[in-house]
Amino acid sequence: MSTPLERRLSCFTDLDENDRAILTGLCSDVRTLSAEDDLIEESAPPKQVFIQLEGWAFRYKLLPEGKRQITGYLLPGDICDPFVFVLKRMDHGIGALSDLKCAAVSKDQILEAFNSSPRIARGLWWSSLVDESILRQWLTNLGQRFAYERMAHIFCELWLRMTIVGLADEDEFHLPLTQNQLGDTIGLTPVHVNRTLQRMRSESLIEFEQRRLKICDIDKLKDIAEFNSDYLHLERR
Amino acid sequence: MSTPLERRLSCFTDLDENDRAILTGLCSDVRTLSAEDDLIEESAPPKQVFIQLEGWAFRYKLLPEGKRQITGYLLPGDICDPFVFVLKRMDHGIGALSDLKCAAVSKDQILEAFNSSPRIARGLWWSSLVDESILRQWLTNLGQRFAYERMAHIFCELWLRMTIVGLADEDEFHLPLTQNQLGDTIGLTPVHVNRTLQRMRSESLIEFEQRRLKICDIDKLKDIAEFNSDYLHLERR
DNA sequence: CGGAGTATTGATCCCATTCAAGAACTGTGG
DNA sequence: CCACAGTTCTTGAATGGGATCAATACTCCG
Repeated sequence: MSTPLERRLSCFTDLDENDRAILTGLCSDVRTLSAEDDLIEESAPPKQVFIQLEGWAFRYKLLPEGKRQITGYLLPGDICDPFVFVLKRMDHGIGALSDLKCAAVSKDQILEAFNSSPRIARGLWWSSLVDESILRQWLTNLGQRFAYERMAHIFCELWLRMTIVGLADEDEFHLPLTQNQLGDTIGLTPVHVNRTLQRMRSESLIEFEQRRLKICDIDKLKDIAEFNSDYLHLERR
Repeated sequence: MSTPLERRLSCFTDLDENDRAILTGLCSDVRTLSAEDDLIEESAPPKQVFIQLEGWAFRYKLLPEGKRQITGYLLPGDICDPFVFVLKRMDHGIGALSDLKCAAVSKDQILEAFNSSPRIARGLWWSSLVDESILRQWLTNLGQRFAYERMAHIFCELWLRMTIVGLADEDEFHLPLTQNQLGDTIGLTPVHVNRTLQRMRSESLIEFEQRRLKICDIDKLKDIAEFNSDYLHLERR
């Protein structure tokens, strides 16, 4: 049985026993956080890197008048900015969406892992590049698509990412988001999120209750979203 | 007299003579492109990395129905995805906005530079992290702000980035964008871009003709945009 | 000079917001 | 176990930011 981190990196490269040992070593300092806790605050100096083990976290930027944009989700197996220690301060905050476990990894540990295996090194780069690619995709969704399409797209993405790390039960997965948070992700008010969800429900595309999302018609949802998974870079080179 | 690339990296770290020589070495294979040419197309395998020397390029994603989102601008001194060779295919295209000069850098050259100077290595990481940070900022602008504020923000950003590399003449700089391209950047139709520009002109915030933007009241523009340059990570560590 | 791209302007429409109020869930303490 | 408070969700009505449609200028360039 492999961990989400191993599963995720295996989407990109083959890992040997040594690599797996390195990854396990990175995940020795496990932290437990409750929903609402911050892993790191905006403007704080980055002290360590996190690897998500269980539960969800989210990246966010706050605006002066109390608005908030969620700029990314960290799912189990995600590596949170391997090289962030290069920066003086965080340009965004990262908070826990649900109770979660993550591994805190020091700069030196990252550098050591980076230097000890070329596959790990490339895996860390890959992880950063995928994060950036997801941002471009989200930007495109916000800039060019309607609410209905944007929502379809984020559901397709999260479903696929959860599937990859073995955390989706076929067409169903844990989605620990309120309608408010979903709105801050795709640039909608909670009211409109609610109406869009209802439209999807009425069209038998999804079911969403008790923090679980069931995708009833993935093909149709992908069509609506014009979802193409290339931007997640899951093919091995 | 320093190059835009040196100026830009100097925002982050001190470069010694050796570092400057390495950078000069990276820029030996200079390419000239005309406006409209693609540096690289979406889905193409990345063959090399580019360093912008003169002129502007832009990153874009195309949608099936002919819509387009511009996801970033490459100004002189910008390094275009130093580690992109890790990926199998590009998730977006990069095109020339104006006639431009860029240096084509091979994977091996990047790795050699990366290994030969820790400051260069950190500079490359920094460059990638800033690109990602800019994407988060753009996403936030698209998701949370009105047209007028979004436009003020992109103007503040581009003005500052041009200033850093020594290409702004005080409050004025070359901005080789059509209203259509500006619209594809901030998620507006050309018609609305036009109206928003006129509003800014009428309020004596800017002048914009002949592909030159003059910022008449930078403080007011920053206020409108709630512009805070932290996300560009210009402080040295 | 002609044609294509670019900028401008007006009229109308619509997607999403805002405002407001009520219902359904949480979780907590007595 | 219930009462109660605080989120979260839901629904309706009115409003508005920006899109769409359409027509007219302007600019650049071969």
